[in-house]
Amino acid sequence: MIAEILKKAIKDAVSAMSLETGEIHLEYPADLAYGDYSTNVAMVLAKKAQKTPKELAQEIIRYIVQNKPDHVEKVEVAGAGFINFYLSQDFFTESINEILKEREKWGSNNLLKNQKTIVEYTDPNPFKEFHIGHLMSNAVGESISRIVELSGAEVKKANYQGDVGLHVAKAIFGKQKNSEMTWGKAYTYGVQNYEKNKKEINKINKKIYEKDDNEINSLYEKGRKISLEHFEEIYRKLGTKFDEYFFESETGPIGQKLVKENIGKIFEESDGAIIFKGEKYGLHTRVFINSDGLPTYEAKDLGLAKIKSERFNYDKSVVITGNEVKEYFKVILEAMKQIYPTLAEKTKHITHGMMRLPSGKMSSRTGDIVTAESLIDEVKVKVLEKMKNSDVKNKPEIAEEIAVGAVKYSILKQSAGKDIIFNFDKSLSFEGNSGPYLQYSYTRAHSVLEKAKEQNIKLSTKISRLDLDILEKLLYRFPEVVERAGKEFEPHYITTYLTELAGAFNSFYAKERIVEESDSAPYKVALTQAFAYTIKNGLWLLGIKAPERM
RNA sequence: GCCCUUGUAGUUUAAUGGAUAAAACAGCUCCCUUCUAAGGAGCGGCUGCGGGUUCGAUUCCUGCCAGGGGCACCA
Repeated sequence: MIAEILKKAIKDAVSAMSLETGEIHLEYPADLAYGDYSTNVAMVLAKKAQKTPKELAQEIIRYIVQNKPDHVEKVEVAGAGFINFYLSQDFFTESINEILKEREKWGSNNLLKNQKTIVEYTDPNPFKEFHIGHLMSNAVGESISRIVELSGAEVKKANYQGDVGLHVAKAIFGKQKNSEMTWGKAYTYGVQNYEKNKKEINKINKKIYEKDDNEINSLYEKGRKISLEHFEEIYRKLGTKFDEYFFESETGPIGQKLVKENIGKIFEESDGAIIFKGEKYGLHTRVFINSDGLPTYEAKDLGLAKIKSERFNYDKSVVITGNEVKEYFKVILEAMKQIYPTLAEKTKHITHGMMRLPSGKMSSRTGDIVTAESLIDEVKVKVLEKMKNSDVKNKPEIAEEIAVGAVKYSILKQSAGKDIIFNFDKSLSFEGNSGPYLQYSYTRAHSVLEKAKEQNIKLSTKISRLDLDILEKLLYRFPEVVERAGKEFEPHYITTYLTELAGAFNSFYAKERIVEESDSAPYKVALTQAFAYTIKNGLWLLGIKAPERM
């Protein structure tokens, strides 16, 4: 990659002047007028070299220019002592050729070649609603797994679902009282009446584990099946295909066994419960087996780590959850470190912010929740309204792709970890910095390419336009952006980049006629094709479909 | 109380310790007999407050202020 060539050139120059430096820092200048890359080495080393940054920069430049690194048109010193690199036209032309050759592989890298990664995300609970919080986990997780996949790793997408536990007992309690209620409503009822009926609900909880009550067993099986089928329908809409499913009903017994085997060593008894004293490690105490002898979420998570590694011998296990469980997870990891040090070492917890409503926190306790489906459906209605004059054939299908794209983009456009105050009118947009904006740019490119094909214009980069556009200068950066997003587990670098790129394409489209009878038409069509591959692959990384018409 | 985390145009958000802090939305003005106007072109900032480190701080450290999350048998 070009960045490596530049780094090496800089490093050679610096060491030729017998100066020591660590990793060379290269960045994209905020303004393309300052070149394609910029480095601050001269400013960093000025003091050591006992020169002013500008003098040092000049000397470094002199050395670099003498050695003529590939693809560099000119090197300049600017500002306080920045060294700016301007790449040559042939570099950009070659990049276009490379994109046309790579096609759907364009953007990939080998950072994780031969590595196995399991990514766990979404994690809804049967018997409860699939709400917009799960949507957030799904959007982030789906994107991260695809980024990891394009980095060369073998990826397993995993979903961990809580099919046992107190929440199930609460839902079954509600259903027993009123069989007409939906499972979501039954759960809310159970939560609201838990304090008054603690004994009864705890008894149901125990019976679910022991499976010795026919009425409860049948209610349980029915509810579990309905929930899971319903979830599958949502995954289909969202474009997620899981490879592995894990359930608390299977992680529970294993986790329980693990904890029991380590009482006295890692865990201890306290008030009838089995706990892990996190205070020794600057954390807090958590209960792993409650005083009824049942495994809590904590014990189940330990069991989960074990099952995961048995089913898929991973090099890295990524777990994506809301940041509300951040402190909790630290305790789990500490306990895991003592039982399975290598597994703990391989586990990476990524947290995303919470989806909250303008009225405050979403709560299935009060029934104050927005389900993922109702949200998507509502957005879909708006999209269909906008499409009423469109002649697209499969409207409902395309409308759904656009609706999901709008929702996912609104989640992925900001750096992970920040909360989203979800306001229907404000949070979702079809214009500007939005999913549909990217999708629309793609359909435009696609139309152009169709027309070029009809008029038999062959792609070529032989005769390029004289003035390079921002578009060429942005396209080649795609793999570098993907690499960074992968290293930092930050899909939003991709959204930011794609939106900037789509803006460049839309400006190009507005001011140039692409399909025309001219010497530069084959080049402009090639450029359009390169853009189409980039935006399509980029949208794929975000888990957003790229319709050809909308 | 302790531990995490966030604070940037009116709003939603960008900015890998760097150059004049960047977009979008909302608002105002233009641009469709052209490859889809979900588009393009044009007009605005004491980065919550105070210290510190640095040649340089939105970014790192620290003290306040304000939000959010977590802290024993829920998940």
